[in-house]
Amino acid sequence: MRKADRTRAAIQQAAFTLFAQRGLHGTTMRQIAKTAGVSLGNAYYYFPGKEALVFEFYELMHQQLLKASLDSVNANQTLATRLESFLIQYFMSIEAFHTLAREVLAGAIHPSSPMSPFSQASRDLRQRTIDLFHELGGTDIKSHPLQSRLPLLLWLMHLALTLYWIYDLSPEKAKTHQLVKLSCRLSGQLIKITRLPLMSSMIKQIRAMFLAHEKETL
Amino acid sequence: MRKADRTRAAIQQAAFTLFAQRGLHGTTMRQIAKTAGVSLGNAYYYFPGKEALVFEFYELMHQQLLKASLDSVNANQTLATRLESFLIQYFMSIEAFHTLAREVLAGAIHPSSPMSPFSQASRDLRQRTIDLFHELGGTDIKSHPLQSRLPLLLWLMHLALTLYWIYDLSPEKAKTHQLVKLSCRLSGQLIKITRLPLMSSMIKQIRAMFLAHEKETL
DNA sequence: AACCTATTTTGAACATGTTCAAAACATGAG
DNA sequence: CTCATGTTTTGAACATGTTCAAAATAGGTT
Repeated sequence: MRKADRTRAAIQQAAFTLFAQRGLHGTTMRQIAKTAGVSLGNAYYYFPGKEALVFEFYELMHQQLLKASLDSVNANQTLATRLESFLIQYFMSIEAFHTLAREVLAGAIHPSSPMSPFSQASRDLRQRTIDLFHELGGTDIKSHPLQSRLPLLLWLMHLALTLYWIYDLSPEKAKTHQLVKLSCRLSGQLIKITRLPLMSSMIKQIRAMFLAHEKETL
Repeated sequence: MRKADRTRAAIQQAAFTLFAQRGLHGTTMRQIAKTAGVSLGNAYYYFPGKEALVFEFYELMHQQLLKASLDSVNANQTLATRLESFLIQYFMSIEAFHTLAREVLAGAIHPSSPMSPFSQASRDLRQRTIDLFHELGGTDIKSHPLQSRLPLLLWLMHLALTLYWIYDLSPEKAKTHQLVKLSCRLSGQLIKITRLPLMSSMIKQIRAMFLAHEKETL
């Protein structure tokens, strides 16, 4: 039993190393098996396929990102600045993985991928991230008309910015960082302004959208 | 010279037929070649790879979508209803392709894909679609503080809805249709309300976001 | 120890996207 | 017509993800 664990770990480790060295596409299952000192078929005994390996890497990467980002958010500033410092840290952490993160995240967009932000497989990770935005919201969202839905909206914003990051070719991803800054300020204002009675009709509609989305589809 | 054209057309036709019959993944280059009555290598003489065939299919499909959708927008109602009838038609046209459209559009999200909505290869198609939203805007956007940027925003909304559609598993894609209806009304109201002086600070920030994005990156 | 069963490992085989050198073909010049 | 040159076509070969039946191994039972 211990042997099996060691074999599995060796394969996983080999995969992670090679992913970091040569990227996702650049790494073949044969390379992984050889590096792990194991036969090709054996890799498939422990992992259903290459994608499973990528998924585990994705989970690890994402957890690291969240942890690193969270560290930078203990000061009790405004919601906008909390958001901003979180996202800046988030994207800096991603940057550490260079092109690999781009490859992983790009693959994650595909609906059939278990890494898809909307997939069942990544549900835990997703929920934890959304919860994180809940904490980040602090007291600012407590009395807001959209209440419990705000974290999901903030999560969607973070998703949109990540999508922008994937495509961003500007040096140092300057555009993404600029956009992060502006988005955070804007969302801070939006959250304030949507409290006004003037906005109640729109709030009602946004709530209707959530209700439509949340409807069960058995 | 004529022969070459006919061969190319035969390969393309075979590909389109098979795509429709068995989907993208279900179709192999060997099947395409065999159906076209041509050798495997020959298909690669005319098309750089399978993706090129998919791209041509994507272009055709998208043009059909836009044409069909456009037909349904000649009545001079409000912006919201114009938007809605356009999008309803758009998604109904997509539905005609069943799972194939889902496969194509899902693949199109990938940054490395020439079909990516942000890629250079699909620039023409993208610009034409954005222009279409410009027309759709009609007089409602002429005097708006965001002016020429509104079509792009509407295009982004349509993109977001398409993304939602890809993941939507509700019967008849009911959720997407519900969301389309609500989104159109909401954006109509948003466009009205953003004219108020109260909103000028936020408009300024949105403009700043556009400027950051449009900055050249040589 | 001998044996049995379940787990682990292997290597060959397959399907498919892609490449390429050689063969077949077409076309215009002499 | 014959040849030379450029175009088109072919089929074999390759790389890689994946599957699978058989072999090897481990762990417990008698």
